[in-house]
Formats: sequence, structure tokens, C-alpha cells
Amino acid sequence: MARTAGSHSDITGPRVREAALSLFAQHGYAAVSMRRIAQDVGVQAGALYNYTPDKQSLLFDLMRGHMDDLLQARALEPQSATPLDCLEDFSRFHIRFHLERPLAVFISYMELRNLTPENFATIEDLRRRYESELETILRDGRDTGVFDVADTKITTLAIIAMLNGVNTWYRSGGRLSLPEVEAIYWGMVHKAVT
Amino acid sequence: MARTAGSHSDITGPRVREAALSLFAQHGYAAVSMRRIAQDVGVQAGALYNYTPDKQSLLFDLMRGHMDDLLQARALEPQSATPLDCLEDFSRFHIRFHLERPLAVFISYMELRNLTPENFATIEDLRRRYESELETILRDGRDTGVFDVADTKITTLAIIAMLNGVNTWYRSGGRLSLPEVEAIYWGMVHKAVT
DNA sequence: GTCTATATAGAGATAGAC
DNA sequence: GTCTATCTCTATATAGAC
Repeated sequence: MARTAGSHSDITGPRVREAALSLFAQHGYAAVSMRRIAQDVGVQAGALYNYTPDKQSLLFDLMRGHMDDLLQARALEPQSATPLDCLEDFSRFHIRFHLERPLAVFISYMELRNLTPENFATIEDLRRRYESELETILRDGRDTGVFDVADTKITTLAIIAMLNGVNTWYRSGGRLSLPEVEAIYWGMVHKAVT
Repeated sequence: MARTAGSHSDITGPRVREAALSLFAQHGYAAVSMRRIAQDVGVQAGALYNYTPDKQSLLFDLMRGHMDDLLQARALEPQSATPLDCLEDFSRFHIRFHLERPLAVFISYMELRNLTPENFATIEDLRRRYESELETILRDGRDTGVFDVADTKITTLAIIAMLNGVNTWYRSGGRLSLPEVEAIYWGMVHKAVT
């Protein structure tokens, strides 16, 4: 209650991240100035440094948070019994999760170049951890004879690339509903590996 | 023969584009200065403006040239008779073409945001023209009963997204040869649409 | 065609008042 | 916690000498 006038720490912090997310996605990290972010938040540029030590940390926190969310959400999903069901779960989860946060997805892919080497290594490690979950499913399915995949590593990357593509065109309220999109993509993934 | 000392128009022009291509791909358009490009070329920054009216034109020319090359190379490919053969031709052509010029491919995808609206519209038109070639193949195959595709537009984008993914990991001299990579991806595309 | 020099603008980040 | 003011650096682009 008894707050200093003009003190909005708990409000401003999230607003800074939201503004940065939106602006980085629209124009790219390097093209967005701290002044422009401050403008969107409604503060002066200097005030941003109460919430981030520098611009790089702002980008890294967004990407790190996105990858953490991804791995955590995946871990909370129910586990199916067969490789085929696991693959369907993964495909539908991936589409759903990524369509729910297009800006964070976009940044996490496009701005890898603008991370410092240390930050890049951290994000890449998280990404590889996620991809390895799919590869494990493919290997299990191949070893038990239900999948026909030439190379599990390449098939992993091919499936993820295909599923990621949905973010380039899907708009909610468009021609197709989310369940329809999930079904179409799952159909293609299913056929591609059997 | 009788040239002015220090005059290298026919040499410097291509070198400017090469340096810009490499630097834009590595660091991103917005993060690369004209001074940095000039440094790579071995001239002063002012000299670059003999070869491009501004930085934006430099980016646009690279992307425009890439899309022109793509459509021209595609037009020169032999035309197969059946939709299935056409799809195989397209898939293999796409992989081969894109793996031959990874930097231009990377820029043409990543730097769309940094084009002016007019330049963006031009590039997008060329991209759609290329994608429509694949969609035509898919529609022909579906209409003649050889392909089983739920939605030709989405399948077009899904296939292209999957094929584009090869550029994120392939390195010549690696574990797999180009023909092997083509065969693996064609196998997945083939199964996904039949 | 390239150079040096510069006009003009905007960047990231910090200091100190309130 | 936010403001104003500012330090320092770098950006794109142009002008004019050679």
C-alpha cells in the first residue's frame, strides 16, 4: 500500500518484457533501440535498466524463458504407451504449444545470431534437449518395427522443421481450426515415418 | 588496359555484394554497418556508395537476385510426365539448389522484416510464384488420384518447410552425401503425400 | 573510383535529483 | 523507481580533393 509515487516494479517488469518481445519479433533485436522499448512501456529509457542489466540480457531472458516453458510444458504432458501414440502426442503438443506463442517462437529462432556465445550455448542445449525427446520416440518406433525411418537424426529435424512451418501461415479465426491443423500435420508426419 | 589508378569497378562491385552477403548472414542486416562491409572489401565506407545507392538496396539486390536465380534455375529443369516424377524432381531440385547457396537462402528468409514494404512485396511475389509450382504438382496428383493430400496449400508449405530444414544442419563433407540426403528427404515427401 | 572529412542522427548505458 | 541530462560511441550518407 504505502508505495513511493511512480513506483511500479511489479507492473513495469512484465511490461518491459512484453514490449521487447513484440518489438524484437517485429523489427529484429538489432533494429530495436532501448528508447523504442521504453516508449512502448511508457517510461524513459534509463528506467529500463532497473529491470535488465543490459539489452542482451533482455533478449536472453525472453529466449531462456521460452525454452524453459517448452520443456516444462512437455514434461507435464501425459505419456502414451506406444511409439505411434507418443509421436502423435508430440506432434500435436508441438503445434499447439508453438501456435500459442508465435512471437516467442519467432524470436527464439531468428535471434540466435544475436546472443553472446555463452548465451547461445545455453539456448542450444535446451533446444537439443527438446529435439532429443522426439528422436527417442523415433528410435523406439524403429527398433520395435513400427516406424520406417532412414535416419532418426535427420527425420527428427525434418519433422520439427515441418511442424514449425505452421507458425508461418496459421492465424486463429482463419479457414482451419486448431484441431483441423493438428490432424492434417499429424497425418503427414504419420505417413512420413511408416 | 589504360585504367585510372585505383579504379576497380568490375572487381569491387561483386566484392561488395559478397561481403554484404556473408556479413548479413552472419550477424543480420541491422547489426552490420557499411563501415564493416567496406572493411571486408578493403575500401573506405564512402566508396561503397559507388555500387549501391544505400544499404537497403544492397539487401534487396541480394534477395531479388537469389529469387530470380531460383525461378530461372527451376525453369531450366527438365519436366517429367507424371505428378509423382514431378514431385521428385521438385524435391531434389529444391534441396540441391538451396544447399548450393546457404548464405543467400538464409538471408532471404531471415531478413524479410528489414525490407521496405515495396521491396517486401516484390520478394513475396517471387516466393509465391515458386511455391505455386509445387502446389500445382500436388493438385495434379490429387486430381488424378495418385496423391492423398488433405489440403494442397498446407501440404505445399509443409513440404517446403521440411525441405528448407536441410540447410540448418547439412555440411558438405559430413556424414551423408548430397545424393543420400536427397534420397532420404524425397522418401519422406513421397510417403507423406501417398 | 577512392579517399578524407564531416553533417546529422541515434545508439547503449550511467549519474544524480526527486 | 523514474526522471532529466549527458557521456561516449557509432551509424548512414554526402561533399569535395585527388
